[in-house]
Amino acid sequence: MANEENTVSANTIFHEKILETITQEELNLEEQGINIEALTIDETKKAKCLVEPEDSNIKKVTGDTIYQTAKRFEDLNLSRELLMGLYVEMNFKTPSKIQSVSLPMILSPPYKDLVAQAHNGSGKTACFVLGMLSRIDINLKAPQAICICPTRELAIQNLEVLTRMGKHTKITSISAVPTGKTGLRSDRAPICDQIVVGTPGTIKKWMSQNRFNARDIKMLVFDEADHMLAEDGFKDDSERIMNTLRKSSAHCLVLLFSATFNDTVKNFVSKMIKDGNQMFVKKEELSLESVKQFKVNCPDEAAKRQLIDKVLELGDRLGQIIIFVRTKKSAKTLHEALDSEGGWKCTNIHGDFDTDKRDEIVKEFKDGLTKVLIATDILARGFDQSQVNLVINYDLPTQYDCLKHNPSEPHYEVYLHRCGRAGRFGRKEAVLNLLCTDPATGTDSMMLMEKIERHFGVHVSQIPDHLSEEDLSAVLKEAGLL
DNA sequence: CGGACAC
Repeated sequence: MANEENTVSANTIFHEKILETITQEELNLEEQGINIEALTIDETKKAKCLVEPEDSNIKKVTGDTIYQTAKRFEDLNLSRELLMGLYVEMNFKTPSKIQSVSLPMILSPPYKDLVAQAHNGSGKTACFVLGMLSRIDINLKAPQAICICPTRELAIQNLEVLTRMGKHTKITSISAVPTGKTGLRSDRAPICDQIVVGTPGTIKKWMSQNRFNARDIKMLVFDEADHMLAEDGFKDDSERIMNTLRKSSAHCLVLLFSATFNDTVKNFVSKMIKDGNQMFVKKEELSLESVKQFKVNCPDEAAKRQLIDKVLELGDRLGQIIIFVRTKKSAKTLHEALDSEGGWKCTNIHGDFDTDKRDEIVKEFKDGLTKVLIATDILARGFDQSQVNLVINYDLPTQYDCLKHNPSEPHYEVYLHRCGRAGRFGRKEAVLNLLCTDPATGTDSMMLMEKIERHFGVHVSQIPDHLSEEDLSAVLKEAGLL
């Protein structure tokens, strides 16, 4: 046990050394808005989570593998077709921080499991997409890599990235997401596509139907891995899939990616990934300092809606907006309230819509046909639309533990992920938190806000008057949005 | 609560 943990730590330390050798100039990431310093190993967390207290000799352990970081994509021994995809289709120039460090670990032997944490919008998707694409045996017409995502929307988005990046290769891929076409029992044909990107339910179904041979899978990727392995997330499904694949495939790598790993999940992960590479972001560096956040007190729900109307009145110069709500019901009612009066095209999305409708709403928003999208946490994670520069938390995200809603405890990870929907790749962004103390709901959002501020160590400035247009435009100007 | 399927 102790030895296994030593191995993990050794690898961790090695990466830290590698991190030290990279300079911001070398990677030229400043223009991409990426903070090099922020991606480092958290010593305190490591000691707490990965190393037993009595293991004082961890730092002397030398690992067996040194990975070179990739300053250019050419350093990665990628095929010409993949480089074309990166440069021509994706318009990539140099690897981002997470890419330069994690890609060599994914692409060069000895292949090891990987846990990688990096900020929202810092290029995680490209890491595992490139990882999957580059490990495919083109002559084997069968699934060889699987990527599991928490939502249908994210799976589709990831598959789109994969398709673009792999455009010049002959690699085939397929999405494993619910289609809505129920009862079509006939469709049990074997899956011959080489990469599968999907959601847990459908992938589980395909496996139980033996639609593909698990023996050929050599890479299993979990996007938003902390949620996929969380008790109140998809833990059971994920574990079942992982165990099945590891049992039938001798060398199935497991890759975990997310912007967040709370202590509970991190602990679980380090038990699960015994001999793997790990990269974590310092807790204090995973901050929201770069995100302009504001809070405004509203006496009631009607006042919240009025405020949103005011924001929308500020006009063309705002980009697209996502408004997060806690329940499906409030997504619907808020949409109805805004739609009737607002001049901007506004839609709402949640998991009760049928799949075609969901696809349509996402497409309209990504095409810029709709300005405002009201969403549940279905879009809290991963959703990538660069035109979004304002996130409004109509409700603050709250914890749900022991199968019970806990309205007094904020959900910090979800808050961070929601914020990450705006300001993609370092663009200007603002987050507007609508607070109201409504005794009827039993949720004191002001208290939730305070806890969030304390947790992330940030001060969220208060907008004095929720109905003052001057106040609103002032803060949006401050955030660089107007 | 929210997310995913099953049936």
